[in-house]
Amino acid sequence: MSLRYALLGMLANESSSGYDLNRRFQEALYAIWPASHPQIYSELKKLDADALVTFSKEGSRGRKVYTITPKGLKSVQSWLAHSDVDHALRSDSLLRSYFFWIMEPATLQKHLAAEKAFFESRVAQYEQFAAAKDRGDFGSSPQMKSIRITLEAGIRLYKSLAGWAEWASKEIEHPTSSNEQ
Amino acid sequence: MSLRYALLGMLANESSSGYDLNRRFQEALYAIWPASHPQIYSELKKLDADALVTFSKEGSRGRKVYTITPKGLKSVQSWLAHSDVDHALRSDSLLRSYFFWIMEPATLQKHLAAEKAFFESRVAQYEQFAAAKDRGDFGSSPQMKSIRITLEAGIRLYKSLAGWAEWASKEIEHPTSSNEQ
DNA sequence: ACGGGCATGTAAGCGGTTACATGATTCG
DNA sequence: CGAATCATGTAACCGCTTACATGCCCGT
Repeated sequence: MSLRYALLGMLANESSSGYDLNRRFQEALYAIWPASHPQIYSELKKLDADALVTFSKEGSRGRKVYTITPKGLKSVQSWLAHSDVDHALRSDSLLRSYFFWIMEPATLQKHLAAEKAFFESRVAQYEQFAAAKDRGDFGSSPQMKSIRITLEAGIRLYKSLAGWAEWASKEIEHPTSSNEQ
Repeated sequence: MSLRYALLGMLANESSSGYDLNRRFQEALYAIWPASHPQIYSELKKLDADALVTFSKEGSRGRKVYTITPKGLKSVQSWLAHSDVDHALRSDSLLRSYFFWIMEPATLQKHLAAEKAFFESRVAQYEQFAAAKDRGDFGSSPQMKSIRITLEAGIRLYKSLAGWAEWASKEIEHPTSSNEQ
């Protein structure tokens, strides 16, 4: 259900084509809400059927430009204001950690080092973007401020996971468990 | 695909019935990998068809006890050691934050307060469990140590999100953006 | 002229949820 | 005996992915 609102939200910012929405999705939202292009196109079809968006077939190569309708805007606002947040998580990284006891120590250490490196690279990537934003490279529209807030979540999240991977690595090497020995 | 390995991992620890697997899943893994009982039962069927588990219909009320096979054990180990970690994330919380600019300030502040409270309650819940573990309430098997590590990830993750929600709330009230005014 | 990116789709299939269904057993 | 819980499933449906398909336009 969330993809529908993600698309409406992007269209609330500016009208655009399915192709552009997809491109922007891959750049901006894929990290927190993955979606493939067939899904985006078919969801746009449904949004049109529900009169939450309209489109005008105008541009070159059959390009369709979608625009949000007043009903569509109300729909996103209502989602944001009234619907319950889904706090479900689905993390392959954490799931695997539950089964660390099955892994050989050497393999596990390699695994944790790779995880740490991955999380740190995400942090670096987001921090770079955040710094550019804070310098004012992208203006200071309300939209940009929201993006900055989302970015901050990513930075904090991946920083904490990088720290966790490092902690786990040490914890496994020399356990500090109170009931040890 | 991950559910399959989650089940195999649990069965590597101890043989149990679909019912028990489901119950333990809801308690322990639901927070990081949600699964409903029909999914678990049908996955067990497939695992049996693939000879990764066997079952003996023995217990009361048609209870089936599943046991992992050597092939099954190899399968989990191979998953843990050789398959790429899927770092995809799908967070309703973060997705919404991308669209904060659409929300009315008062609603948004309420939203962030509720989010912070939720994240903090998760932290408290996990910390309580972690403390009990560190006291040695559950022994110190390798399995238990893995759980402790997973738990640590949850604590750090939700702590960072709670901090983020607080930061965002303040950031919105009095922006500190460098290119302000 | 043609190769590559633009732009939009369809189809098959899988993973996952929700609702429904059923019988067995234990407990008060 | 009846209610609750144990225990296992089926069916319908939806979200989502992967692979396939098609035509258009731009640059070289």
